Amino acid sequence: MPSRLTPSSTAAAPVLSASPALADFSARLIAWQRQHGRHDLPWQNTRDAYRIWLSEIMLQQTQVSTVIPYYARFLERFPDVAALAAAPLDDVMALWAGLGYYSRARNLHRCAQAVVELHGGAFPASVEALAELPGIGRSTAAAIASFAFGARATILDGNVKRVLARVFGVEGFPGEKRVENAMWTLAESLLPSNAGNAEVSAYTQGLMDLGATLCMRGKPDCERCPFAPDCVANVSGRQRQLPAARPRKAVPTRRTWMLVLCDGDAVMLEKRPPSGIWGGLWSLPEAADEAALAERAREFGGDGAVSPLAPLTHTFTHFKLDIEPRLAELDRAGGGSAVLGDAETVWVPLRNIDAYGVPAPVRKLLDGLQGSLI
DNA sequence: GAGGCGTGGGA
DNA sequence: TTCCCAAGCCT
Repeated sequence: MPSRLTPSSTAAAPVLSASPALADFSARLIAWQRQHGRHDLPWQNTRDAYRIWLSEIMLQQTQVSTVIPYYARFLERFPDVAALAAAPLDDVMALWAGLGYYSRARNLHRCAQAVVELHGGAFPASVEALAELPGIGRSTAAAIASFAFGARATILDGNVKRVLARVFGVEGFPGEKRVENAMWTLAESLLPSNAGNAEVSAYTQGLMDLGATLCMRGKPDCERCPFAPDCVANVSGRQRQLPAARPRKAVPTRRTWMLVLCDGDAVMLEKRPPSGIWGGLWSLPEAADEAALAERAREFGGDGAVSPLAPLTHTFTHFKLDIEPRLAELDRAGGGSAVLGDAETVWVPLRNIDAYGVPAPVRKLLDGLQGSLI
């Protein structure tokens, strides 16, 4: 239990400005978690590695309240890893639609198949083996290993980074490699020694609970925190400065034209490439400008008329997207539904959009269409 | 190893 | 409105 940690690099500025003597960090955290932590989340109170894994993947960069309904739908549809592995990827994408970061869904499916084919349908118990699986990194592997198998391994997610930065006064932006490495080392050093399964689970859950329910970014509830007397941020009044904020950068704006090609109450969707934004989802055909979109409409069998719909904007983490939707009708007299090019397309009645994995803003657009147009 | 990758909600 | 980013991983 280092009461004083220093960064490995001698040239770099010190990561820690101070360090409280917290030899009993884990004991205090476990005691706090048992009395004040969360115990009734849908993925708690189980040792089923499948359920724990599913929740951890969904919770990556995603808040608890957002995950809960998705988690319930997934479990109902795919009660075990074999069911998920056997399902078509398209079905997985459809259930994931709206949750974001769609590479998680593709990796989820690949991971289920790897567990079935490489591990006989049972998740491996070690952090190292877990981290070999698609979509499972160092932190998620530790979460699964500790919750499902009682492994003594530390997580390092946004909650933990915030807690460590404040309690131990870790300087620097945690997204920076040097800072993150120091936090991994610190987190490892804080693990409870000689802990049983229950203690390990309570410790890991306690890290998350403390960050999520007390040590929040905006208004940390320091008065209820078990580490308040020793917390560098609390003692020095620097809760707002720790952890250091991400360096600012301007987000670019992109513009795209989307084709709403209708045949009665059905609309044409096009499958997006497996990687990149909205990878693997079904979306509206796009073009870089108005003329190019009109050309695509003709290729798909449109009757030549293209009318504007209300534009919308969608903000991603790293850019803003202005969407210009254009409505066109299929030319039935002209032989219609010919689809040129090699893109995979499908005609879907608006009421059946749910069966396809559609990006959130496109889904919103089509929902509005169903109410106003037909 | 720096940047790509969604969405919704809070301040 | 605008900014920030939440139970991170992959390339």
